[in-house]
Amino acid sequence: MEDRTKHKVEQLLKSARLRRTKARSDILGALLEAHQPLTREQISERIGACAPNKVTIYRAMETFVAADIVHKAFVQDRTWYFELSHHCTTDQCHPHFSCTSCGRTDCLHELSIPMTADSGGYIIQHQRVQLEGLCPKCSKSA
Amino acid sequence: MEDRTKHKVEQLLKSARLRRTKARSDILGALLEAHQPLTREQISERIGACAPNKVTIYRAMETFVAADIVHKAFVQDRTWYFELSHHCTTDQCHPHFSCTSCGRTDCLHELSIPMTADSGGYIIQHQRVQLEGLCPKCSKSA
DNA sequence: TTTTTTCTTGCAACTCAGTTGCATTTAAGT
DNA sequence: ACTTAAATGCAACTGAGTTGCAAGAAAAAA
Repeated sequence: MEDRTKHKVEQLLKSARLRRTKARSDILGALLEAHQPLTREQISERIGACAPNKVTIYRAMETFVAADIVHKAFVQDRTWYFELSHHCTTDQCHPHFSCTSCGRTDCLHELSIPMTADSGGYIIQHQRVQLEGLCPKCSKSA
Repeated sequence: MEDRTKHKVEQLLKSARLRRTKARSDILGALLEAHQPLTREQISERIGACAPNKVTIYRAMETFVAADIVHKAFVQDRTWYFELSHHCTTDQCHPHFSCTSCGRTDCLHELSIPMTADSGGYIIQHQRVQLEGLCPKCSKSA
C-alpha cells in the first residue's frame, strides 16, 4: 500500500471514530487504490495472502456503510459490489453501467440523473441507478 | 383466477409463442393479479397448494424475461422481485421505491427519470432505478 | 506501564435463494 | 393416435452472506 493511501485510510478511520485495525486499514486501502467497485472476494484477492477472514471483511463493510465511508454500489450475480463513497453525496450516488457483452462495470461519475424533488410524499434518502447495455469498446466492435 | 386474467394470460403466452402449460398460466396469473413485484416464494404462496416446483418457477421466469413478458424489477435481501413488464418500455422500467421504515416497496409509475441520450459512447439497453427512503405513510407518522 | 473494558477477529457451522442433472411427463405438430 | 421437442419435478448442489462463540487486540482507566 502506498504511503499516500495509508495516510488517507488513517484519516478516514479517525474522522469516522472507528478503531484503527490492520484488517480495516487493508480493506480501505484496497478500495482506495481500486478506483472501482469491488466484491468481497476481489478485496481479498487485492490484499493477498494475509487478507482478513471473509467474515471480518463483511463486518467491516457493514461498519463502513453505517459510517457512510462505503457505499453498496450494486448487485451483480447475487453479489454486492462495494466502493468508497467519496464521489457520492449522501442521497445520490453516481450511476453504474454494466456491459452485457464484456461484463465490465463502469462508474459514470459525469452522468447525473436529475430527480424530481416532489414525488408525492415520498422522501428519497438514497438512489441507486443501474444501467445495462454496450460499453464504448463493445459498441464499436459490434 | 378470474376469467379476464385467464384470457390475458392465454394471450400473453400465445403472442410470445410459448407453450401453454398449467404452471406458466398459474405463474402469469399470479403476477397479473398482484399488481406489484413478487418474489418466487410469493408467487408460490399466491398460487397455493398446487403451485409448481420452485425450479419450474425460476425456469419460467427465465423464459418470460427472455420473451420480454416479465422484468426482474429489483433485488431486496438477495432476492429478486419479478413483475409483468406491461408498464415498461423495452429500455426503461419505472423506478421502485423501498421504505426503510416499513419495508414496503412501491412502483412509481408516474415518476419518470429522464436519461441523457448521449453518454459518451455507452449504448443503454436497460435502466434500473432503485429509490430508498420514507414512504408517505411513514414520513407522516415520523 | 499495567490493568480493565470494550470492540474486533477467526473459525466452523449454518442459511437460503437460486442452479444443475436427469428421469418423467406433457404440449403441439404430423 | 403417434412422435418429438420442450416443460416439469425431484434431489442434490452452489456460493454469497450470516451467526455464535471463544480468542485476540484497541482504547480507556487505574
